[in-house]
Amino acid sequence: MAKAKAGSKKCCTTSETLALPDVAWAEDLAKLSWALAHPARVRIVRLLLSRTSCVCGEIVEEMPLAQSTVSQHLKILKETGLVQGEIDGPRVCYCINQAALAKLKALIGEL
Amino acid sequence: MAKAKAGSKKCCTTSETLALPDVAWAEDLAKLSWALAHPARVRIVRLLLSRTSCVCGEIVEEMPLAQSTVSQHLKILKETGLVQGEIDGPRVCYCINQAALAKLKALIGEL
DNA sequence: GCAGCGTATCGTATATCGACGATAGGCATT
DNA sequence: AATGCCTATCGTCGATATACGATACGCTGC
Repeated sequence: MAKAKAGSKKCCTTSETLALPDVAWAEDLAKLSWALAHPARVRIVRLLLSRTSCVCGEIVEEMPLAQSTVSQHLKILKETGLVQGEIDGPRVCYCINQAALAKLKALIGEL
Repeated sequence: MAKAKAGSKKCCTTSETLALPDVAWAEDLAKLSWALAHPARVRIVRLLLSRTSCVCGEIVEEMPLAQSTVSQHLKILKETGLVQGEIDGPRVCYCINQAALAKLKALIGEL
């Protein structure tokens, strides 16, 4: 679509800034918001923030979820870039990606 | 679940603040985040912000979605409290709930 | 090499989302 | 009163999220 509405401004007159760039912008924010759209993931992020870094096992113990479920949430958080995990010997150490978190805050702040 | 961990602090030593209050807190943020977890809803919020208020019909015209779909997204946004709509004659005028938006920003800011 | 632990992935079942068309309800105007 | 426009709700369908157990993978230590 995206047709018409060139001169259909009858309600409030504000800036016209919501054309194409807005779409990509919205998808970016939606993706990051979606990462936090589940209580379990919010708690994981919070847990990681309160410890600067943490191994997967500790996260599982803090949550009333199966290990596989937690692992799946971690995968989602990794895909969105909010967290990153590096293999530390036999276990995996997760930590927050401050850059991604900052981006999320910035996008929210633009609202 | 939820056993041990009383003295299992071997990784990083930070505050121990993530007990019960954290659960409700996480659900709050998850709910608000979820409202923005879809590009269409982000765009709606952005659109409303750029106009201070707007009738439903204009939103539908801006989006490549059916009227019923937009109405459903608006319903979700209303349920989370991010937007509020008041009947204005034959149409409905939607506007952002600044308080809810501020709460979202505050919660994100606490991360 | 083999056993053991920690993590990721697979496969599956259920619940919910997201989209649409069709329809119902409300308010102005005729 | 009747018509017409605007919005909300209903019913449905496909796609996806969420949860779990079972299993495969990788590293450490015996």
